[in-house]
Amino acid sequence: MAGRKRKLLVTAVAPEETVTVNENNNSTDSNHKTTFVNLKKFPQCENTQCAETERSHYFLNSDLQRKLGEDFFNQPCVSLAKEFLGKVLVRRCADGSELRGRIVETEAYLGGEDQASHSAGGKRTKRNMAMFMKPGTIYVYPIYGIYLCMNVSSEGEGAAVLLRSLEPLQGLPLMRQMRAARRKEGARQLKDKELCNGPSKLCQALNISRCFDQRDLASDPEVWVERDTKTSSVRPHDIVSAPRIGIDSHGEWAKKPWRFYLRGHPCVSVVNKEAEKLKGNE
DNA sequence: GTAGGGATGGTCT
DNA sequence: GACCATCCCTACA
Repeated sequence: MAGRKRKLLVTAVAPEETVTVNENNNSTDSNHKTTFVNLKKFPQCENTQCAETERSHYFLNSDLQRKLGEDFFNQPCVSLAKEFLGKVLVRRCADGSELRGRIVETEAYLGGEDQASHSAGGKRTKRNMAMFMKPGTIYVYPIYGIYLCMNVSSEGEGAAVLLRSLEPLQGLPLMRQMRAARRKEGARQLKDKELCNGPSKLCQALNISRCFDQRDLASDPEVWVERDTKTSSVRPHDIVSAPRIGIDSHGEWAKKPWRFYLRGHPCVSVVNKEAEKLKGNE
């Protein structure tokens, strides 16, 4: 079965075009309009029709689009970080086009006692004010001088969820263009799964700039989150809990298993095989 | 595919 | 002045 291909009709992105999808792995064809969902590991995508076709209907039928309101964001940080998995982040561009990506990896930063959080000890600065604003407030901050990360505040003083990785669903050519703008001229072309597999990469691909800081994800016309009603909900077994990335200097707090990702998903930035073997993650 | 190292400049102390 | 919730490129297996 490896390598077998089938034709799919993509009605929402390009109504007249067909795309070829390798149903066994995440490889792509040359026109960049393919899905890279690993259909074996994500059976919810392998319905009577393919995931891409399903999504096409999903995009066209407004009844099936479920924009998440403030109630969704008003839950404890760890809970929200898990609930984000499988939801769809949408970015509407100035020209009306929409970019979509399914959230596949998050991290919870609890604020207050969490020494790895920007709001540790209740510390408020000009930069992290969004973490203390109402649940659903976007916190965009620059890191390493040249990159950005996007968080969403949750219930709890100074608590927020970092969005780490997306599975690109719609608008891949534009995402690729946005990502290429930051890379060397002549650099190899990025695979689909590499477009949003990191916190700064997703900001680049979706053109999330610092002007989105302190904006409300529940009411903003340019960025929001949708419930994906066309795929089955994420089961607890699908979620891997692992230590957070890049906070080694924070001792015990670095070991807290507050990074969450979808098991086996090709778009996860860092797979933690040890964590996947642990009780509760197996 | 994976590991290692360099680039980079905003933020905080 | 040090730190940093990252990324990219290169070398190597």
